[in-house]
Amino acid sequence: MVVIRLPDGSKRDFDGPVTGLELAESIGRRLAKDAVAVRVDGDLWDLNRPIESDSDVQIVTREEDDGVEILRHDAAHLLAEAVKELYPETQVTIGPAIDNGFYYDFAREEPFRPEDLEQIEQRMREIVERDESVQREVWDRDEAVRFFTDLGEHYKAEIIGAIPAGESITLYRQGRFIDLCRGPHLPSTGRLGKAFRLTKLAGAYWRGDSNNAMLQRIYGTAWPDKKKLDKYLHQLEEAERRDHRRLGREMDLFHFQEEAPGSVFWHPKGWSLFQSLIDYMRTRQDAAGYREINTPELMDRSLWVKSGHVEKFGDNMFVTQTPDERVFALKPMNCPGNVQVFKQGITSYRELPLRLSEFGSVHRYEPSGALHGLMRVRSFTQDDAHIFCTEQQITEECVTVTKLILDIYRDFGFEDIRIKFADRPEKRVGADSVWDESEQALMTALKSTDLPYELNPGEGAFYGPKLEFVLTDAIGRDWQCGTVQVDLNLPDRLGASFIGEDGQKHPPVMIHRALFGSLERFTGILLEHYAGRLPLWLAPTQVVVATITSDADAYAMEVAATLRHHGIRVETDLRNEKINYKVREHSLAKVPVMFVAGKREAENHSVSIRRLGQKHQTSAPLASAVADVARECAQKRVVDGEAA
RNA sequence: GCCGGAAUAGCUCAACUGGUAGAGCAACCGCCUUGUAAGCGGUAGGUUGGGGGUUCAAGUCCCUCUUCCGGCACCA
Repeated sequence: MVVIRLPDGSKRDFDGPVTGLELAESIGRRLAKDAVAVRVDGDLWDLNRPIESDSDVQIVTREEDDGVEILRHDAAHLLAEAVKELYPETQVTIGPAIDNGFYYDFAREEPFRPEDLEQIEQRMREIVERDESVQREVWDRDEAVRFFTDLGEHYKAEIIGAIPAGESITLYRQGRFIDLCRGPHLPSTGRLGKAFRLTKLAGAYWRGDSNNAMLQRIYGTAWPDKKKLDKYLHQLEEAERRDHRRLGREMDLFHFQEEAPGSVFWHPKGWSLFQSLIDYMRTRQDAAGYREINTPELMDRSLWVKSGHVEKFGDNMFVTQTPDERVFALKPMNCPGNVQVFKQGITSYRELPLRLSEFGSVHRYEPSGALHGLMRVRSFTQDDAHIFCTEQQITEECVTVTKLILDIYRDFGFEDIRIKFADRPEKRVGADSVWDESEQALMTALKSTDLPYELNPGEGAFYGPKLEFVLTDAIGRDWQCGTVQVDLNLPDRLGASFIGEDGQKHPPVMIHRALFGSLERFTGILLEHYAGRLPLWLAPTQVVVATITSDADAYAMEVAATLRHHGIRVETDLRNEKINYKVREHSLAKVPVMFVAGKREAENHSVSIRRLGQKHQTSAPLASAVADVARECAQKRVVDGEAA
């Protein structure tokens, strides 16, 4: 007899072994229909695998996270089966479930064409209709290797060959297709349903290593039902509408052109936004005890050799040779320049911590395939700063910076921030003992904030460990922006020192930190986060004063002058157009506030106020309307409901 | 950098198998003085990304370069 205990504590007795599907059927027809797997004593099992001893069992349905993942994994197998049927010469490799879907990597001489996806997807639907049973088989490792080698599936054989000898492995068979897999899988292909779609083709390196062969990856998305699939497809459209490259063009903020790949041409409105961010950050940093500097963009290559940048990132630096045959490098980072400022004169321990900030323009020769709008460029501006301090001051400085970062992100409406701790990478400078010290110091600081964090092993900078601040935008995407890095290497390499209490020279600790990271990128993130509807204080044009008839022109100019006098960025629209037309145009341009002035308003010295996104307008005396807008602009943070 | 795709008017997109480059919106010029998301009419706008080739003839076919798009790799 087999006793099954269910999550609610109830027990069910069976005469002999029972499968998850049978168990589900014994509970309810609906449950049996939605079941995709069972969790047996915590492990996920196939529905048709017999449970032979007393167990705690939970039915996993297609609606829950684990269930959806199984569906997606099944979709990947289905994709592989369809491809093998249509293109038998193709070798299969791996095909996991991923966020929102799945992919499968294939090795094939001839590339798949975009048109092929349609045919493959059609075949997948046919296999669903065939409702092939899916069988789990346990094989001996060596037999499996031989089996796949004989089939010509060399990648599969390689994967299995990497499994420790003697270990048994599981294969899944559906129709004529058989694949190595840990499982679990649905009992038959029909159970997957048809809420899936192949989405894109891509190249991908075998085992994620660019030294290996490039495989062909097919991506798809899969969901428990059509409704969820449609919702996802709709989300994709939404994301496309928010694309900062599109908004940049529509809002006339910036452009790119062939002569300057990866470098931005900022238009007046985009530059206004960019400068608003700098103004804001400058104000916050000044208040936090930073002193702003500026250092050269071109410096002799030898400095970069000394700092270690040439050795580690020389291939990614822009280098230029002058007529006098000196070689200069465009700075890829601000730190060496900042150290030069620190080195001027003799610094006493009494002057530490010394916080030097720089809105530094840096250039990095990014791989061509990495370029992406404002998000990944070859020249950008950092809100950089370097805090020179003693070892005793590390913790306090790191904690202060962390709080500043979180506080500033909140002003932009980012509440959901993750912190990652990245320790020493393989490619690094400095002795391990120095790394031990700096990692420990940064970790102490992190722990003293009591904030949750995760580890990101091996991802530190080449000169020190770092904290990475990851924010989540309005449509759930993650962006790494801020960083705090503890560096016990560079100051020493570049010959920086201060005089300690003991009258001796000591190398200072340098804390590198950036909050926005790249101003360009942060601008892009904000545009997408707000879908172009920037909060009032950041909007390039904050108010448009639009007239109804030309009778109100003089008054409208007076209104605009008053706004301008209050430091508000204002434009007038006196064109000979209907108010409907003007409202539509400025709404599409995402101007946050319109003051409409007609005869009535001119007579009683008021304005009709229309806020972007609101259906109805209000009316107010000019003085109070201006005061309200001025007050809101001065707040410099997102007010409720603005971050949509 | 690698794999695949794309590049036609400012934007979005047409132009069947090679045969006179076209539309909507935007722009500009008129008319209309207008009350909260598109009034009406007209005009102009192009070396079809660059270079080379095939052909009587190339936006269309071939080669090459550039850039962009989607991934992969990279991201100090």
